[in-house]
Amino acid sequence: MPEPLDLSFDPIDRAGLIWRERFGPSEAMLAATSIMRVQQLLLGEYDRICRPYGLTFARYEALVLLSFSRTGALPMAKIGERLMVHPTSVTNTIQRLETAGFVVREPNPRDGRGTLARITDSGRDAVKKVTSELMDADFGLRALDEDERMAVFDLLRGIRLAAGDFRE
Amino acid sequence: MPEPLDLSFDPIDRAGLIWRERFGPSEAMLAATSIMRVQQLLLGEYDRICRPYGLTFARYEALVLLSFSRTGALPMAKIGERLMVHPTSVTNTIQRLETAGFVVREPNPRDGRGTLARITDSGRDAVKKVTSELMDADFGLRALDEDERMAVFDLLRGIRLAAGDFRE
DNA sequence: CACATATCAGGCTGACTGACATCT
DNA sequence: CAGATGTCAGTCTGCCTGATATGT
Repeated sequence: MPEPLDLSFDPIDRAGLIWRERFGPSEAMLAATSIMRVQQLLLGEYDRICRPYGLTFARYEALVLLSFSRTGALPMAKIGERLMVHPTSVTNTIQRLETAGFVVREPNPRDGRGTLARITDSGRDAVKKVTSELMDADFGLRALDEDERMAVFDLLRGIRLAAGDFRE
Repeated sequence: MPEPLDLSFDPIDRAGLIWRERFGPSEAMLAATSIMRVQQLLLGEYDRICRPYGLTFARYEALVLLSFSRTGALPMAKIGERLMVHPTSVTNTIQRLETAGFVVREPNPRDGRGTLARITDSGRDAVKKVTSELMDADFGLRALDEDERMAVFDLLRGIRLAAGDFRE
């Protein structure tokens, strides 16, 4: 499946081009810069879609997590764990969502130390609209067909497994 | 090549898990969250490698660009163009590299408005060491073999083409 | 003149460290 | 008591807007 490397084009690769002049094509470097660049492109598109609704993609992710939880509320620590972000980042994210009226904070009745973030109706509404737009945009992956998308997932899965993703 | 979706594991996917419970597996969503997550993992590793040398990955990229230019110096605008970052971000990056002694700024003799960033010996030394470590780390892609790395590159190339990458 | 180049001031973002009060 | 939980203060990062001085 991987064709021999085509050197006839000139990838502006965050310095990748230069790399190849110097070291010749390194498959690891090529793949790595591609991943970095595509993430940049995707995040840009996601943020562009979120912006009119007063969200960033990071905040949208938190909101999705809450909207799909059974009770609509989760402890701060759980949110950080699921989204794999630092506890203080959760505090920050939820605070901004609260300011925007998408979330309310309440004490955790089951743990006196804890705080629950609860999604509001307004928050559910925003999630619904942004989600719809993201799906319409095919998550920015219109350039790939179904098999190619699954191939990306399967290939990257190896990296994530090695890093300890997918555990529980 | 893409196997039927294996649902036996539980990917903690920045809310991706929840998505799948709700909407079933969406290939676009799976591929997209994989890309976002792997980028996060890679950048973390790159920054970890850069840190002992007083660099971030973003600054390292700028340094690589300079180190591989013919004269060791480039106009600010050119750097921004190559690295695809905002002009003010270039100013900021170069300023910090200058503070660290990896770069010096000088007026552009060919354009009175312009500034050249020139890499220093100390900068070249840092690039050399970090590059060596990145290559030793296989750019964080040890989990993939050569063919798989090229497959990633080829697959993502379609997305980048659609976004206008690879144009000169 | 319009335009390009680079900087600065200042805002926003997400991530982090360290300290802390609170509770289990 | 040790450990978990969340917040706060403060730093750093990169990205951005708008204004500005300087030059083509």
